[in-house]
Amino acid sequence: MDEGKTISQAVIGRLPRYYRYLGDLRDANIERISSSELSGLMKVTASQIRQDFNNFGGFGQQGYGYNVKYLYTEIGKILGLNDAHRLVIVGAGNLGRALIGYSNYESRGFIFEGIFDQDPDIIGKEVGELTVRPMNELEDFIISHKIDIVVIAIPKAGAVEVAEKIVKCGVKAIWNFAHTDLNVPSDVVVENVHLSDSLMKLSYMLQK
Amino acid sequence: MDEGKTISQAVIGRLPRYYRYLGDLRDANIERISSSELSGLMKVTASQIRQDFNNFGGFGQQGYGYNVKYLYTEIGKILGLNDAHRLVIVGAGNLGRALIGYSNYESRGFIFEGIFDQDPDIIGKEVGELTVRPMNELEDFIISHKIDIVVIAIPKAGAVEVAEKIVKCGVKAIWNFAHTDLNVPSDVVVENVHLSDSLMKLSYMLQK
DNA sequence: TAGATTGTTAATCGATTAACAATC
DNA sequence: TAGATTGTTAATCGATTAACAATC
Repeated sequence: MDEGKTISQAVIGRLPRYYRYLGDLRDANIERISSSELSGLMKVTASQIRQDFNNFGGFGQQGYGYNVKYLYTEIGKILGLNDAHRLVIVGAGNLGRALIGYSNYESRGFIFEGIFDQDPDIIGKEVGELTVRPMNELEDFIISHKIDIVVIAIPKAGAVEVAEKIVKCGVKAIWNFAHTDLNVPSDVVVENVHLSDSLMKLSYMLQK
Repeated sequence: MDEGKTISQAVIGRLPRYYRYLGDLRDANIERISSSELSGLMKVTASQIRQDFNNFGGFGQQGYGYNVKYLYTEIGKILGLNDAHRLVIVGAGNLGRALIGYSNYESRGFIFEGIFDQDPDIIGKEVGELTVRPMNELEDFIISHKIDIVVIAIPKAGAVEVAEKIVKCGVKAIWNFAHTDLNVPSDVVVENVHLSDSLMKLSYMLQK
């Protein structure tokens, strides 16, 4: 897999959903599944499923279908879930705290190493197993703890500045919850979660 | 506008981003903008901008461009932000609380009317200006308060059941944060925010 | 071997970009 | 009027779907 040809964003966007369904099937002790069965489950065409998987090589077997456990593992590898990722959260407000507690990220190799805030009233408080640190320690911490991914969970105003800072520390991935787009070098990837955009989309769809 | 022809999901997905940029321009007291200036700002083609806007009718003027304030207002209308929406949140965990506090939804016509949880230790507690209510009051509350939008912020396990319940109460829009897809009738719209999917996408992009 | 289902090529569909006439 | 820029049509590009030969 991955011999240089780029995979389209459309395909990448569908991978986590495949991963989720395959995980459920595995948990239900289902051993094999055909593209057309999966098609029925996920409401996408069987053709698309086969095309998507074939971007990464052949995971199936003619006449049999796909082995659930194997396919699940392979998609996990493609998504990079086998490598551990070390994260810090910038912003210990409600959202930052929610993200720490959220789901079992750890089990999939996402390890939250630290959480930072600028509010003196919050610094020093416990959040889950972490203690909120002051912002001026952020850069040293990122470097010394080999942080992979920075989660930006602060308001719009400070977000751009923080992004610039952390990029200078060598961070190559940002999970951005601030209501603004970040301008970063082309070798840095940003995944935006613009909640207000999402809610507006819902509002649009509702009125039809 | 909106004379029956359907607008593609791709276009709808871009509207909130236009709205965000136009809001910023308006706040900066910029009166007019051309598609090519906006193109430079947003890093999309001027052609796409003009095509997108023209799905809803002509908002611009040849030789002049677009009036920022007018365009902002019109996109707001298209997104349905002029109508007030009444929401409840199901799940008063970290995420539910984060959403209540998050940003100034109210100013854009999203009014959080109630928050519900099944945990007896949480029921009765204050969250912002709301008091956490028990789940068995959810259905009556939705009907009596004419709730538009239900936010599902509980774990996967209960989410499908809650979705079924609220659909029976006539709710037509769900903002779903649970790690699962909801199966709802075709007249109900669901906007999914699958945070773990988003993080996996970031993980994929990071390893390239 | 026969049946099933993939992997993959070809056809279709839709979305994006380019071009330019209309017009402010 | 001349210059600028939209609205819109046409061309291109990419993604999805259909079809089927390969093969387990």
